[in-house]
Amino acid sequence: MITDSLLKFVPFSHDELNEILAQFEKEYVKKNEVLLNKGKVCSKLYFVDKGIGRSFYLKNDGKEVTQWFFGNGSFMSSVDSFFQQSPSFYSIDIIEDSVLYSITKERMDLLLAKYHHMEKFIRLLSIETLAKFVQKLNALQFQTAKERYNYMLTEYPEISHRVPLGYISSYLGMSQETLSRIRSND
Amino acid sequence: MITDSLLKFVPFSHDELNEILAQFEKEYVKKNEVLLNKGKVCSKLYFVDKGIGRSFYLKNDGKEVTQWFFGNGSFMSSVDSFFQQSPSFYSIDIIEDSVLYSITKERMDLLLAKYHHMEKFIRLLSIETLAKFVQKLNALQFQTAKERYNYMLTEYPEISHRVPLGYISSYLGMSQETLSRIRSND
DNA sequence: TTCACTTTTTGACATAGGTCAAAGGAAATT
DNA sequence: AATTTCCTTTGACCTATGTCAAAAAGTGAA
Repeated sequence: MITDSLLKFVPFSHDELNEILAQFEKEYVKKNEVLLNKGKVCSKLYFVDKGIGRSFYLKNDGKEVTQWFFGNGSFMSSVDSFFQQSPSFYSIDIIEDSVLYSITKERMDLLLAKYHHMEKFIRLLSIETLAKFVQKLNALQFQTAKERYNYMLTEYPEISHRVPLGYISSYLGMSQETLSRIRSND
Repeated sequence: MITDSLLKFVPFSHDELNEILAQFEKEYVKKNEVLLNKGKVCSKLYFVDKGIGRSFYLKNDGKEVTQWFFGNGSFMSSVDSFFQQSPSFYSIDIIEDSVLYSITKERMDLLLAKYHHMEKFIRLLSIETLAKFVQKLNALQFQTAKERYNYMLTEYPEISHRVPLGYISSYLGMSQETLSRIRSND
């Protein structure tokens, strides 16, 4: 599955693929496990083979706010922290028992330096991620709570039905009560 | 100046730099000129040598909403549209008479294919852009109107004082009246 | 200097969505 | 099955910010 995700963007050769895959480690992670704490430098990039993870952060008042969900087939990390090796603004945890593949920054750097193809892959991956962020930015900036929820339903139908309401409401920038009302109101 | 921006991320060789710079064209653009229309594919990546540009879009009710400002020394385009050659969600126009350097997608692709360094440069640029979007996303999702304005003042002091109020308020996701009140209230 | 046009400010009022608190439901643990 | 804990819904009330409209201030052309 990770192979498909790699080939989606760049036509890696067999040898390249083998070497790349060899750099990843399979990890079985239980629900609620924390993979990265806010303030730390993100040292690994994960691929979610099965399960769901999320990035989130704690507001001053102690409330958790979900920043992003990572479902099956997506690469997960605090992107800027990982690539810029800067302190992460977010924490990352696992919402469902999951199967992940992880690669360290060191190994990623070696691959990036060695393979032009890998550099291209990460470029395209970054741009795709960027495009998704832009979409969410739009949603938050211009849409009503209800519209944002509908956007969530169509963009992330899977996730919408597998995670607690509070995670989704904070992801969408609204209170849990508001989301609950929206859901019941039709 | 564009050279500095290139070298900021990657140690290009002299030869590389020369060839890269040769692919850019200098453009003098007047205030209010539109460089990209919503719905079109963005064909050029610009470097703002002097001046200010912005991306924006028109809401259903006809109101303009600024999505991003591009000041001196920044690369400007509808990133995802340019690299994915997809229809742009935004338009781009020029707010002050500006001096730009532009490169076409075709030429960029040639550079990307030829130079591993170029691929790396765009990767790092994308990630930096991503980090900025994440910041703005935070601001919009969690902060009050006033906090967002302060964030704007510290992050983009230059721009805050050179563009019309309405551009800034829509960029920050609030009405012009609200921003006006915030500004006068201290 | 005056006129026309644009941008910003101010006031009055409306409302989406927030907060707090309590009650129901579900799900996990014993 | 009973108990505890967590998650969701509902109600009452509140507030930040939006909308509409008019006045004021700024800008530029004639």
